[in-house]
Amino acid sequence: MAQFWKPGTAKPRLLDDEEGGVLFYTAPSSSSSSFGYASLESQRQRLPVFKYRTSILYLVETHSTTIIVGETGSGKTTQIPQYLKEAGWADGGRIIACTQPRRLAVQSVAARLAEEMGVKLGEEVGYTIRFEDVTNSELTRIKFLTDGVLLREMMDDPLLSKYSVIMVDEAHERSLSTDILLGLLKKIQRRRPELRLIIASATIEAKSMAEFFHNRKRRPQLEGEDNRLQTEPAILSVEGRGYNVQIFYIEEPVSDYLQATVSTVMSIHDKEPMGDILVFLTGQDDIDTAVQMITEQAQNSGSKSSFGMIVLPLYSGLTRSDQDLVFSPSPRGKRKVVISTNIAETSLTLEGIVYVVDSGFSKQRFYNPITDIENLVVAPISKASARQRAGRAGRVRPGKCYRLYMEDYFVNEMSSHGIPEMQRSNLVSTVIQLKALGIDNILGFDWPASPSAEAMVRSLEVLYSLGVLDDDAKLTSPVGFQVAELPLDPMVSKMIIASDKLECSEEIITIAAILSVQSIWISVKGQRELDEAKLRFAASEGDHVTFLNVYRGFLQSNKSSKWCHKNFINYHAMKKVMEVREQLRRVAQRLGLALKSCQNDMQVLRKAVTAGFFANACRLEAYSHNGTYKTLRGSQEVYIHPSSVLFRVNPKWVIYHSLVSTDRQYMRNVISIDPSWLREAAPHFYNKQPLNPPTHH
DNA sequence: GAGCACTGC
Repeated sequence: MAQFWKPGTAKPRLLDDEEGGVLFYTAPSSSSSSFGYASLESQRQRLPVFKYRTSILYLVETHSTTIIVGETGSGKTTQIPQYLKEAGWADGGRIIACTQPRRLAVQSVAARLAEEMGVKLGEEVGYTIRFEDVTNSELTRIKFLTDGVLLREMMDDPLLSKYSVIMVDEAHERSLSTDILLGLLKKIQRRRPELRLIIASATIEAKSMAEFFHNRKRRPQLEGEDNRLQTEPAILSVEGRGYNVQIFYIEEPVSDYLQATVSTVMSIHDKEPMGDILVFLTGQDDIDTAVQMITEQAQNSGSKSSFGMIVLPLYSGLTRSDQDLVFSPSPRGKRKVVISTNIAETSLTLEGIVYVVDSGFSKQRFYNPITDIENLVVAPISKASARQRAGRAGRVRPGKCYRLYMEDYFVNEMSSHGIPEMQRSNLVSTVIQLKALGIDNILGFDWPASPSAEAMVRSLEVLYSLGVLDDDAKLTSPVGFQVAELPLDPMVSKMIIASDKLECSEEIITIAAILSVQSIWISVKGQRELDEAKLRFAASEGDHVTFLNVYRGFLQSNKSSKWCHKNFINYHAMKKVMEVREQLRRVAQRLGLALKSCQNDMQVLRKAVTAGFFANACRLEAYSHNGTYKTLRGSQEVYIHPSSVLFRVNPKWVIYHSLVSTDRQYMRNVISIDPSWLREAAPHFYNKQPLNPPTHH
């Protein structure tokens, strides 16, 4: 067991939380040494987290779980793993893990720490993300990884036995995989009392997290066990190093927040000193409009400002080179204005922002378990998000944040935290992951935030209909276990497994890989060219076969980026497709699937799609002249999306890959089928429903 | 003839 406690040193002071239940600790008044020169060591000591070093090590030593609340810039992510290692937690071949929600964060923080420690990345300090394992099983002592990768590791090592401490960073984001991980780690703790958890979060949601980890059901004490170990979580708060940000609220509610955004930006530009502006809007449409409006106003009305403006959009759908524009320093004498989605709230950090304009809205996903449909809706953000957005203005010097809502609204009506993703999502992937880890009682699982019973039951139904779960809700063999092994949505995994018998796995794996990337098409403003380009690959069977044609063309071009450009295809997306495809082939081989090609037999391929997606089957309404379809399952009214190659073709029977909801429900990525395949693929699902073709006059 | 917040395995 690691020991850091030295007799004669001051013990951290304990403070009882007045509300009871949770203990807070304060750092001993720091005997701050003089920082004369900026050696690496003194730079480390200047980080806010440094004065808590002793407290952190004490808490980790004596508590199963330590919750650390710290703003960005406190240095917790790079420093705490080092403190732990210095205190001996990586001795005896053990590993200190630190998880992040995003790949980029894993890579950059690991690289920074390796540099700071003067070691080669991939040796003492390493990282693992999908497609990239930069660790050494002999040498790596501190390992950064995405929480998704750690979940996958549990399938081989359910108790995560090689780790001595696991630090879950950015826990306040409450992403799906973070919440699953937290639930599982709590379970592991009961089997492995020596495991230490650190939950790092930027907001003060710490209490509910502490409540979650407070294990009141004490096991009987084992002989020789460290009885100083407290199962009650400790909370430690570490201040950040951001600058002060002055907040301004609007005095009257705005009716047109796009217009309000534009005039706020213009007024900042006219009245405030140099410094870049970051604007948060909800989506591509609003952002493109706002960029245009601001650019026009700056030119026409003639800005009073003595310097110019450069206005740039930022959202994930942009090409790499358009995104890079945002990161290049503003041209001399120009103010940069970045109009962004939520991507700038967590995923990307812009330097040099002094002013933030916050619309108060973002697009959020919601799931309706009754209809089994996920919707993207513009919704008000939480206080936590509003604070995070404001904080983006205080990274280089004191800044200002203009909120396009009233103070009273912020104080009294805004919810303090957003709804965790767990409660806004379809749960099929979550449930199958837990099943694969041997957790049978899904409905009784102890979550940081429980999803609704309806959502759980619906996911069990879907998995049952896919043949992944049996009557006792246990994973079937081999299909259930195979589906769980594949890192994909279970319906896509089922499609791949069905392709084995149909002897078209090579093609189906290609299609699965393409469906798993955002879009292989380049989005262009005037879309006529894109539509024409699509026609070169269009297949009468539908979008899935069209994708296959694109892939074959890409291979024939020798994976040329020029070819992609000429055909309005996103080269980076195609490279990702190749990576995913290779990973899927490896897993499929391990599962014993034969990788066979059906060449040009598109019928077996459509049957394989049906085997995974039969629940998404739709029939064209009889007498329909406007392309109205009804889903077979829920009789929902749906339409083929105009981006589909089957738009206006309107085959009688189709299967869709996903729905997007606007004023109508649109089916994206559609393939035509023969209704007799449905009963073949899922007799239990369709045996009671009439599958007569629609009657046309 | 319409539109895709953002991650992740």
